Amino acid sequence: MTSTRDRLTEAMADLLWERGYAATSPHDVLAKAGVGQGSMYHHFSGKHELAVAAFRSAIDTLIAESRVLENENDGSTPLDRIEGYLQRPRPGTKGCRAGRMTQDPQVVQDPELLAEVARAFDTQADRWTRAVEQAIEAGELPGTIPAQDLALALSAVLQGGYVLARAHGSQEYMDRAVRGAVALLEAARAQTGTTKETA
Amino acid sequence: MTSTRDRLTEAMADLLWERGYAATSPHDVLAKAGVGQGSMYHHFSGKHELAVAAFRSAIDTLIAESRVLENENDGSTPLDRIEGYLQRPRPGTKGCRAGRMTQDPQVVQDPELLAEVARAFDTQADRWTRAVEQAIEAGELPGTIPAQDLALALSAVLQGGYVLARAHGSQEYMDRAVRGAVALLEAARAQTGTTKETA
DNA sequence: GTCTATACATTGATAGAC
DNA sequence: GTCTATCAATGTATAGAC
Repeated sequence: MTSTRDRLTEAMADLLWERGYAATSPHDVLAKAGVGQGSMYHHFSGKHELAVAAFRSAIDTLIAESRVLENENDGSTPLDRIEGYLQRPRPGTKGCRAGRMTQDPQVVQDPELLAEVARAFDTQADRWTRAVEQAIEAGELPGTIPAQDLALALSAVLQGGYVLARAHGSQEYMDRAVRGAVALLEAARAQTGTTKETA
Repeated sequence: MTSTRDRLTEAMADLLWERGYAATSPHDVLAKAGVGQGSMYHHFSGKHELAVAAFRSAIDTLIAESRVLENENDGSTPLDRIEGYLQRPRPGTKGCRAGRMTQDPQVVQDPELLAEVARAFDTQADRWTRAVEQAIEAGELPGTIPAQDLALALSAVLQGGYVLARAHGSQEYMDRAVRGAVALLEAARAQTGTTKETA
């Protein structure tokens, strides 16, 4: 049994992903949540406060997903984890819950919403960076590569993949971009001498 | 001396970049162009037609910039051109004129606007692909890399760089993502230089 | 706590004077 | 061709009944 408050935040979270912040009206949220006009203003001061609450919990979920990069004791090598995380299924044409928001002027000008977006990327970047450092230490990637920069580049491939997929209305573009990145990582891995058989 | 019509398209093009399509109202455009309420509806059927005209010419400009990838006879190697193009100055926090639009639901649902976005990416992808193919033929990159996929990955790094830069309100993130990609390309280049590939 | 009814500003477009 | 004045619809928020 979900409370009215929870139904409001869930509806808002869904619409934030689907349409973004500016394009989501209180009316839409109320209709989707199946509650009357005034209810939202009982639980929240307005659209903004509801959006912050909804977005915060959505980002929490998102952040949890990148924990895969940290599974250091499951027998996988760091580079395997990096490539595995890159290749996780991702809904390209829907876009990234976080990355999507960076193109909304109202979000970028809103310190609270922007902070949530930044939080998502910061956490992810830290995990990417650690995984890359470990791959370098393990000799899977050459030490000439700056770990933090490569981490951002890999993060950018995913974010850019969403953009390309949406531009063409096709998942294919996301998948190919990821494949290209993995192929380049493999080329760099081969160089270090710890070559892995890839059929 | 610029005509009223030109001032309208210029104002719309600027605002499309700054705020996107949905967030730009006719009123804003008219104010920026310095013309009265009705003038826009004399030259165009409405906001949509004006936006299409303005966006089309903006995309033409954008497409012209990636011609650098095609300068095959200026003494540069293909991989040099690729890295040079990656490292061109790009206004990260402003975002990409084309990529930005893919997060606007109204744009994605609009066949004419979406077609312009796709046109920009298609042209760019073709040029990236050709350059990568040439780099492989020249022995600068290993033949194990699928050219088209790497082309999309590099395109994605740039688009993702914009996203990261906007998420943090800092150009730095775009620059680092590009640096990471270049470092990885260099690692792959080193390999083909030292080892003979069985193409 | 939830609802209906309403207020008020903004959006996208039109009418019609000059 | 350009302008001012206006309109209907929508977006966001409030009032007040139950």
